Amino acid sequence: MTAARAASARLARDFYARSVHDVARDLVGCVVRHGETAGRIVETESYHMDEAACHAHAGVTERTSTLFGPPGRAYVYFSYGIHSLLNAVAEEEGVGAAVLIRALEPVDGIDVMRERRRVARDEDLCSGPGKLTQALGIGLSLNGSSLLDGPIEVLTREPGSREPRVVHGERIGITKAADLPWRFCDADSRHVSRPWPAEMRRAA
DNA sequence: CATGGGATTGACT
DNA sequence: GTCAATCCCATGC
Repeated sequence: MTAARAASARLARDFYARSVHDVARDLVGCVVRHGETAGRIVETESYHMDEAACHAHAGVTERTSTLFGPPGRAYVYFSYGIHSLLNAVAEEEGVGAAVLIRALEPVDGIDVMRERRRVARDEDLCSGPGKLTQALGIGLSLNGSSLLDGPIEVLTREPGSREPRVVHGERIGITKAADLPWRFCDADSRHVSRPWPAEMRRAA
């Protein structure tokens, strides 16, 4: 992109080497870029090895080794035989924890996203964890790649852009530990996946 | 080696 | 509201 919008910089290792819940909350408003496509994060969920819904709960296996690796890497895994889900590994090496990126607001490469997703409305391009990986062209081959200097970039909130109003709610689509309030949403974005947290439904 | 579950989506009643 | 698609990986025999 030639547009000189990017005064923002990549998030560094220290950003990820913290409590996974803080990382999840602070990622809302940041930007994910892959190639010519990019989107602003409006929804995340945190997962920690200490609770049953996290893949790392089972311990270190070939599948989960990325989760226990150094912070700032991408954990990409395949779900329901159809979708790739993108996570950012957090906390210190040896702790299995990651933030699931659940929804984006399209910023760059919207035409490419429409082509990949075969839908017209902007709100349908990235409003779900499986949708956004398809829109950005992120697949399993990127599992374990670095977010600090790899093909997937995670950038700080653009200077001057509004501070997101973050609300939290219960996580979605899981059967274990579903009551933990570890879902973080930008309350003012219409690109959050449904169902919306109660606080947002009331405001709308 | 066989089996079953899953952090989803889209289509359908 | 319900349900199937479809495949990687963990588990168990």
